[in-house]
Amino acid sequence: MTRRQLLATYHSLLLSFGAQHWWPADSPFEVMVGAILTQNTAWTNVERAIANLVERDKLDATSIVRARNDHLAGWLRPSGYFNIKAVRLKNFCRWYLEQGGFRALSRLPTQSLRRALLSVNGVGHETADDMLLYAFERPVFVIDAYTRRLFSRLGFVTGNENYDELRLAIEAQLDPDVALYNEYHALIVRHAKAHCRVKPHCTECVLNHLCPAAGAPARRDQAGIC
DNA sequence: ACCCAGGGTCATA
DNA sequence: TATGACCATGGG
Repeated sequence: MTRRQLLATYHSLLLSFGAQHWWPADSPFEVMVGAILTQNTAWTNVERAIANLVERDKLDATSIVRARNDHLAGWLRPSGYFNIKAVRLKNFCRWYLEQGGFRALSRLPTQSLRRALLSVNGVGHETADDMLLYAFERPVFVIDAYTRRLFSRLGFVTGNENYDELRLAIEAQLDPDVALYNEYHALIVRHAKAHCRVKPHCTECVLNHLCPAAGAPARRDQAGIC
């Protein structure tokens, strides 16, 4: 995987889809809430859950910690896994307040902050990195299922790398540029949405000029990406 | 009726 | 370390 391949892919995506302006939220705290709620969940469902919190004026750590679990779960219902997410969100908010909130956490260097976030039950690698990049604006390249699949199908990696192996391999090729990482991850997600099962054809993929599998029969095992 | 979505934890081998 | 079960709503 070379710097050139990564930049060529990025520029093709940016040219095709334009800037995505992530993360869609009004505050860093809302980014973090969204990062937990969007775990294996469509973003439209997360929006409903967040709207429920806003509607009841509960989109803050103190209100969430004080809320009854069954009430919180009810507000989170549209985002799926609502019982587990109620516990996770509350865990996170309790920890967040104990740490002194956003300002206090912002003083930590990136690696320390990453370890701290990962220590919270319910916050895994991708959720932590979403928070690091989109809430704390640290140059961390977020890896999700799309990223692994895309770079694997483009022949950049084998696909067997674990989370940090893949993340570090990418970061090693790019400048630690928050704006670049922000847009790159958002564009990978945007690209995946363009290849839902309605249009599973490699012929429509905007990355075909970079794809070794271009022209091969369309894949139907998952959302089609060449 | 089926597949999937901007994952993570826990138990098991 | 590597799988598998589990969590659950909503759209295509």
